[in-house]
Amino acid sequence: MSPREPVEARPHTGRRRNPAVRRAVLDCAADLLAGPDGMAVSIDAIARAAGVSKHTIYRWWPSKGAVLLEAMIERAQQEVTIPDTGALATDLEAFLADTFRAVEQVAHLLRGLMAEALRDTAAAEGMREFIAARRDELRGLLVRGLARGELPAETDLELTIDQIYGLMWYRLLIVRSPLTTETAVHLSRTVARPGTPP
Amino acid sequence: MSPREPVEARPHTGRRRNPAVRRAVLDCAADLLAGPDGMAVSIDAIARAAGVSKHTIYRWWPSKGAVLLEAMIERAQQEVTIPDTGALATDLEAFLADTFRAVEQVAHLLRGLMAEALRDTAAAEGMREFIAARRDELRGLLVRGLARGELPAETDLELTIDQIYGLMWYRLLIVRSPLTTETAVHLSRTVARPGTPP
DNA sequence: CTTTGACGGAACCAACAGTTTCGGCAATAA
DNA sequence: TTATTGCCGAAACTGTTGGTTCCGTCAAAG
Repeated sequence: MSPREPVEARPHTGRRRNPAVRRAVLDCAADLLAGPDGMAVSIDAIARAAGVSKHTIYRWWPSKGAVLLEAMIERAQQEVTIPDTGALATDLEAFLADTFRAVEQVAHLLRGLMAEALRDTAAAEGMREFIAARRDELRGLLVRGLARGELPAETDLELTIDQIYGLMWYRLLIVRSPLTTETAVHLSRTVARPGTPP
Repeated sequence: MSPREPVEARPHTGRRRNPAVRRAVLDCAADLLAGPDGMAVSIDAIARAAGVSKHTIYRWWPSKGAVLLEAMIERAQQEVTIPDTGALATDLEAFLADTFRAVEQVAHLLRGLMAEALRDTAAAEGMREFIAARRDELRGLLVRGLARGELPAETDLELTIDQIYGLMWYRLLIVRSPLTTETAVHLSRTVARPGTPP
């Protein structure tokens, strides 16, 4: 996924990859997906929109899913801060508000990616990694709250995480209702109710 | 969707529809989707498995999504009782346990249907109807609890429903962890905590 | 027996994912 | 400058899919 720098003996000769091509492909993929007919975006369409040959796309990405995944990761991973204010309620609220805002901006991308992941095993695998990473962030936040006694000691963390991200994906994919800051506030209140201190 | 009986002036002449064809198509569609390669089930494959011509399938269903939707509805709608024991906790628990059990049995169908709905507007519309009906059932259950003061008066019902079905779909589509009776118990406890009586 | 209409078979189309071939051109090492 | 490496576009190609169309057959009813 990450374009690691290969440790080559030879310092690299020949023509270099054109960064503008990469940008054009990722941007056009995202734009097309956000368009009126965003459900069905073909590689041909992306290539045409980006002024790039299909050949070039397949030189750098193994599949359509990989293109969408990279476009999404690039846009989503940029700014979701992981707060640590010392209180679970405020941490969670900030984290969710931030996440929801980021997610709303790549909603089309996520829907297209999910459609791909439901058919292509490779795309599904890439998704799973991304999702696992997001779960880890949220779990860390909850664990701190749990340690401070801000959650009942017997809280099932995985279930809680499932509930939070479940609501997010459900609204994103199925009912398509918006994820607002109010949702974040409301959700963090229903989830993180004070428990019995240890 | 429902095969309504047309009010024809002429009492119907000619050869009748073979019910065995319908059964074979729906059953084979479900079976293929549950198979090892369930992500990609083509109309051709369904026709081949059912010993039926593609022509016949398209005579009775407008699209692949319609076939899957009908197969799913037929299997899912059969036995999810809506309990009314007088107490929200037990109602919810029974309803969710029942729902989860039914859903687990058509999990493959639901995933295939969702994949279709993310691409095809018509399939998405069919899904929305089905989902709205399920939401109505759950809402009725919660409203009764709310009226009895078993939920805080200020409870946001839609959010609560989103949380419940959100968890369900999230596990079904994304993390693919099982929906057990324990999940139902656990979930109904975290959602339906006693509120301030009116 | 005639009409209506369900059904199978097969050919057909357009769109798509993905691959391959070719020829040109840009960057680097010599 | 020149040879080499390798990026890039154009376009043809394969195989699969959803969906349509035509034809011939066969079953049910009047």
